[in-house]
Amino acid sequence: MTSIDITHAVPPWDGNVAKARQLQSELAARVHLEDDYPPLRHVAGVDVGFEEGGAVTRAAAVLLDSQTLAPIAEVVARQPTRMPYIPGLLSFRELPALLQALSELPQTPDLVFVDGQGVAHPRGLGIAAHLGVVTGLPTIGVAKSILVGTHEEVGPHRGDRQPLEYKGEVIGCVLRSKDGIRPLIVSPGHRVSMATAPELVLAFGRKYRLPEPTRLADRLASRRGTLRR
DNA sequence: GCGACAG
DNA sequence: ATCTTGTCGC
Repeated sequence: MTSIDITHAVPPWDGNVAKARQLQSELAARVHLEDDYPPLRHVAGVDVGFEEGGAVTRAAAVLLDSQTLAPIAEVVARQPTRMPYIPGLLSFRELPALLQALSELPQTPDLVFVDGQGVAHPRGLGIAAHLGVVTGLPTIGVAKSILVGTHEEVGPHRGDRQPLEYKGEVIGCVLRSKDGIRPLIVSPGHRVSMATAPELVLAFGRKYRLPEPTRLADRLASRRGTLRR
């Protein structure tokens, strides 16, 4: 894929939380929330896992054919873990490894599904939005739980949803991707609209809670593929 | 000041 | 996220 300047995408961690938050606010102003993605030929799923008790960050990127949802390529990138997990600053910890994995894919994806929040974040820059802004790629955030925001009870069937609100604004949606299963927290990351994000999640999944791109990347990042044990 | 808090 | 077996339910 097109090479990315990993050095400047995320500054080295210096322990300054206030400074990191300031940068997030600046980058959030560059998020584009209108549908502006190309015909979807190849989509990717990315996720991060850890090894060596957390000392090593392991990022996975899976490229899929958007028609068959079959994996076309898989990449795993390892980097020394740079900082601890701090709620709200997840991207500073996981993005560097994620960008490396993404850059090693044989093709640039037309859309990237990221494990985590898109704009459903205190400052509007969850990891999916951050990834979108620094790469320019269309992204969607698919999280398993809420970081911020509240919502009404969601219906029991696949496709049922409720808006996720924060400080009087709709920042995403709580979507039931499978009957009777805990809903997903979906929010656009970049170049995808609030209305389209959940539609794409439903379009790229069916029999599992997570959409296929995210599910495959999840398995690979957690090294829990069919092999292991 | 007291909780909450993506992965 | 990760440490971890069997077990309850669709």
